[in-house]
Amino acid sequence: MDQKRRELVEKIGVFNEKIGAQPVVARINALLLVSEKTRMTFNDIQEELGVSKSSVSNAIKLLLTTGQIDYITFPGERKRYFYSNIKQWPRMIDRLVDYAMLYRNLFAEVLELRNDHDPDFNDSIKDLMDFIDYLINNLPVMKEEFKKAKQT
Amino acid sequence: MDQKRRELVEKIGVFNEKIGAQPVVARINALLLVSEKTRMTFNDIQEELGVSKSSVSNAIKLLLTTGQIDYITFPGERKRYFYSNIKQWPRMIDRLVDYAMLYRNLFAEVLELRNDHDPDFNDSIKDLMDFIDYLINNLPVMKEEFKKAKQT
DNA sequence: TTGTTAGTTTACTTTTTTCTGAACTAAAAA
DNA sequence: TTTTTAGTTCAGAAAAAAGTAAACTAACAA
Repeated sequence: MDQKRRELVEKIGVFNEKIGAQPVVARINALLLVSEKTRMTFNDIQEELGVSKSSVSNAIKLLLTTGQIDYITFPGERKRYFYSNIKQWPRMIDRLVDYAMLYRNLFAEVLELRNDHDPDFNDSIKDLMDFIDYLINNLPVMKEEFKKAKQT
Repeated sequence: MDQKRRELVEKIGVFNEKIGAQPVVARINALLLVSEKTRMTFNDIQEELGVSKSSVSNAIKLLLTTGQIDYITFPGERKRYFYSNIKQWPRMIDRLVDYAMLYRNLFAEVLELRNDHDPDFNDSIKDLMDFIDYLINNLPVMKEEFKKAKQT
């Protein structure tokens, strides 16, 4: 892989780390987006990143179970060919929304326990909850609108 | 603080940790949401969480610089009284949007380096970028709509 | 001027995370 | 049957993150 691609893998890798990914997971994810190969084998990945087999093995297991990557095999070959699941990005957005819901529900628990010494504070928590509700309810509408806008 | 509040602080603390916060930062943030006190001093926080002064000092510094908490002082007192900045949640959402923009721009860089061996893959990256653009452009509109819906 | 308060900084210790080589396994190939 | 391939698992090493006590500082109080 050329220098520019390597640098971008590193850049996206660091970004992924910042949002909570483990280092090797972060870089494999980036690699499968940036690489000129449409699919990469276990060995390709290991050589490109220069890390141990066990690191690659564990990172791939995690990326598969979280649905971020997938693989195909070819008849008569045991090797797996991995690729980024970026095509499934709408699902990742759905998962983000699920997270927002968890957040919202924690705020609901906070409100239940809070006293009324600071009504403004409580009101702004309610506002935030309502805004999250609003976003979640409108997501399907937005998706539709986006599709329409796309077609024109 | 009572048992229920302590448990909720722990629960929100763990959630905050999962989304990348350091343990003490995660818990102070939670504590300032849940506590029956509207404001807490350095010492209140330290005693409630049972951690060292330096941990509290460093965590507070971080929470202040990221705008997640703030404080007031009273005349003739050196002590600072800290409180959660949850009232500023719209700003936190703006910051999330800035993050989405960074993400979008990384995908733009990916597209520049990618070859055309897998047009579907490239198209779905473009779709994702367009969707992020769409969301960012519509956020002000959504905020307005939300306000209106609120008033009725 | 000395003491006290409210933290901050420093120099470590402890804990957790990440990474590795080497042994191991299961499937297919020779 | 033995060997090779494509990983997985394990046990420990190395690195990074988190936490601590104690020394320090700056402001105000006595």
